[in-house]
Formats: sequence, C-alpha cells, structure tokens
Amino acid sequence: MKIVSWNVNSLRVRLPQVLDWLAANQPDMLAIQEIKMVDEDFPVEAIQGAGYQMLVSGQKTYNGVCILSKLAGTDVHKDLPGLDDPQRRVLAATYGDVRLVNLYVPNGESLESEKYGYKLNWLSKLDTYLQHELKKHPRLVVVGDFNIAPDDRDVHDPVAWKDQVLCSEPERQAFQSLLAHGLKDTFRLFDQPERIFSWWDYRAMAFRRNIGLRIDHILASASMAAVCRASYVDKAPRKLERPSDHAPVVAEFDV
DNA sequence: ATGGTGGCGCGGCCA
Repeated sequence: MKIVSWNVNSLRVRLPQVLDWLAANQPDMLAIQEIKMVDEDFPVEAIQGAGYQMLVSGQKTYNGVCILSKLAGTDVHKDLPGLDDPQRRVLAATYGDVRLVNLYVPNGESLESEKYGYKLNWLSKLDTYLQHELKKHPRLVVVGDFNIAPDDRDVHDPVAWKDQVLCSEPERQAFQSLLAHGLKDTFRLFDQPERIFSWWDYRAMAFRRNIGLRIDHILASASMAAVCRASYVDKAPRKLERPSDHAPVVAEFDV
C-alpha cells in the first residue's frame, strides 16, 4: 500500500500535474491539502477517469482537503471534535482496515500572530482526536502538511529559524506529543540523506538552492510502522513549470 | 536585503 501526502496549493492549477503523478506512481491513497475550491467545483470526471474515487472537504479560496483512493473510504470525519471551525483542514476515512487522517495544520504566521494561538489550540484538539482514533483504529496513518519542522535536521538553517513559526518549541512539543501517543514519523524509520525537505519558498530561488523545511509528514501507528518499507520525498513535481511549493511525501507499507 | 513569489480574484489576504 502506497500512501501519499501533497499540498498542491490550488488543485485547479495543479490538476494536470496531479493526474500525471497519479498515472506514473499509482498510489493507493493520495491525500491532498490546499485544494482551494468548493466541493461543487471538484474535477470529479478527471479523477474518476484516472481510476480514483474521492472524498472532498472543500473551501473557497483557502484551505480545502481531499483524498483520492482506489478503494472507497468509509466512516468519514471532516472536523476535529470540540473545535467549531469553518476552515476545512481535516478529512479522515477508513480504507479496508486502514484508517487515514489527512491534515492541513494551520500555518500560524508568526509567534506574535493571533493565528499562532489558533494553530496551537488546533494542535491541542488534534492531539485529543488522534488519541481516540488510535484506540479505535490499530492501523492508523496520519498524513498532511503539519506546518511543523520536527527538529533541526528538518531545517535548512536551524539558527535562522530558531524560535520562528514552523520551528518553535511549542509547535515541536505538539508534534512530539503525537509521537508519544504511539505514532511514528515514518521518514525517520529509515536512514535518510541530509537536507531532505518537503517545502521550499517560491521566493529567492529557494528550491534551486535547497533552502527548505520538512513540514509534510506521514505518521503511522505501531502496527503500520512495523510494515512500513519506505518513506521519502518525491522532489520531481517541484521541478516542473508552475509547481506547488510543496513536494509529495510518500510512504509504502507491506499491507 | 524586513524584500522576494504565487494563488485567488481584482484589493488585500494568505502562505
């Protein structure tokens, strides 16, 4: 089973790249963030034509998530319990006996911003939600744009980013709390090259200079981590014309 | 270098 997370920064713009990537890579599930469209505008025919089913939690202009999959998803969740939030950032479903949670964690903007408080509160509600999901679903995979670089290895310049948003201690502690509940960062289950990132700013030729952060993650419960055979970033789509600022992250499981 | 680029949608927000 191949599970992928990709922040596409507008599915309308990136649809041709998504279709090409699906055809070439044939994931079982592709969790997408920042589709930036309402459900009514979703390209149903194009996705079905590629051989995929879909679940969508769309929003105009901002946010919006979906899951493309070969099998139908059931038991769909679109909200975090205890958080009354119009922002569409969560989509969870069950595929066979695997539970998949797709997240677009708030960015936070800066430590001084109101949005930072919203992010930390959101992560607190997520923490509680995932504890319950872990109890209900032994085979749980949590993916998405976490907007958190878990440690300094995930940052091109840890000194410059110290205590900045995406790298601050409260954010990193929220990420570590998820791991403490039993989730594994699948990327760190394997030896990895240095300076592997999943997001590069559009500005200042950051991608060409590999000035990035690893903020997109695939976490797995113990039983799924035990059968994880690979976890990596596919930089190829980031090299295309008019790319997303994020690359897909991929995990493969012997399931 | 307090800028820079990109998406949405047509001014300003968000990342």
